[in-house]
Amino acid sequence: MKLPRRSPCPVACTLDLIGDRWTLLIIRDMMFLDKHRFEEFLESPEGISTNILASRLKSLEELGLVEKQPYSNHSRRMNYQLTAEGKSLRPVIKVMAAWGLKHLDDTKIMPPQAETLP
Amino acid sequence: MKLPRRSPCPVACTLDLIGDRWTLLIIRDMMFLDKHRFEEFLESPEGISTNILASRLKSLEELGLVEKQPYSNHSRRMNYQLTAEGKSLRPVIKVMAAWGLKHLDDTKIMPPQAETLP
DNA sequence: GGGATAGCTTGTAAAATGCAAGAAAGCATC
DNA sequence: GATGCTTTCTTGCATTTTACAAGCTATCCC
Repeated sequence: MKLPRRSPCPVACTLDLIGDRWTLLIIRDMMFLDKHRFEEFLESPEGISTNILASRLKSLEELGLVEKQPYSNHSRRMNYQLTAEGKSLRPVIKVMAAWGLKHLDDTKIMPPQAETLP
Repeated sequence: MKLPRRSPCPVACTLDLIGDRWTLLIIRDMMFLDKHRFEEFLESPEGISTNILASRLKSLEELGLVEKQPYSNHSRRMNYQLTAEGKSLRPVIKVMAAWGLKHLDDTKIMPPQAETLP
């Protein structure tokens, strides 16, 4: 996908890719919470809706930050993985997490979800 | 201003503040391009519109990231400055700039605007 | 005083988002 | 092999946000 570019500024161009409230959360889920399926992303506490999730996954794929493969042969179940390009966003997410932890009240790193207890 | 919080995740909360295509560009202008007035922000090549700029400046002030003062006494001219809190976003912008420079074609750091040549 | 300038505000159309429902393909079970 | 369940989307629609253009008001400068 070719986005019309607002300027040559690397900050502006990066924001054109990840400058919204959802995209980095999906990447966070893949990178730090080991989530790789549509349903798993839906379960995150922020509550992304299905149409937004589908459209973001599609964009991320088109941008080459994520790739999807069927879970097994002929399965509808998809496995979303970060590409090397996607993984390179790790420092961006980390610095945002660090900023939030330091400057926003009552934020905390969330551990990977345990199974719901009975 | 009290935002309803989507989750305690510091990444999500940070995105609630700066997760859009414009807010960080205004901060970039103040932080790296030494811009401090409404009109100066409008001149940036990304072309923010006046209503978005006004609403973002207001939010940033309410969040305590920016403060404005009249240029001189009884002047309508305003001077927008980053607070310490606002300045603390420097590493966030720097890491995004670094990522963009490395991974996006044809991006470059823009030098502070020279006066338009005659 | 009168025009230019700076900082907004308003109006309106277009786009993005949130929410709910449902479709389709694979799979399991009966 | 029909039935229902799971997973990944898609669609429709109301609400919100954005873009673009125009206008308003207070100061500045002569």
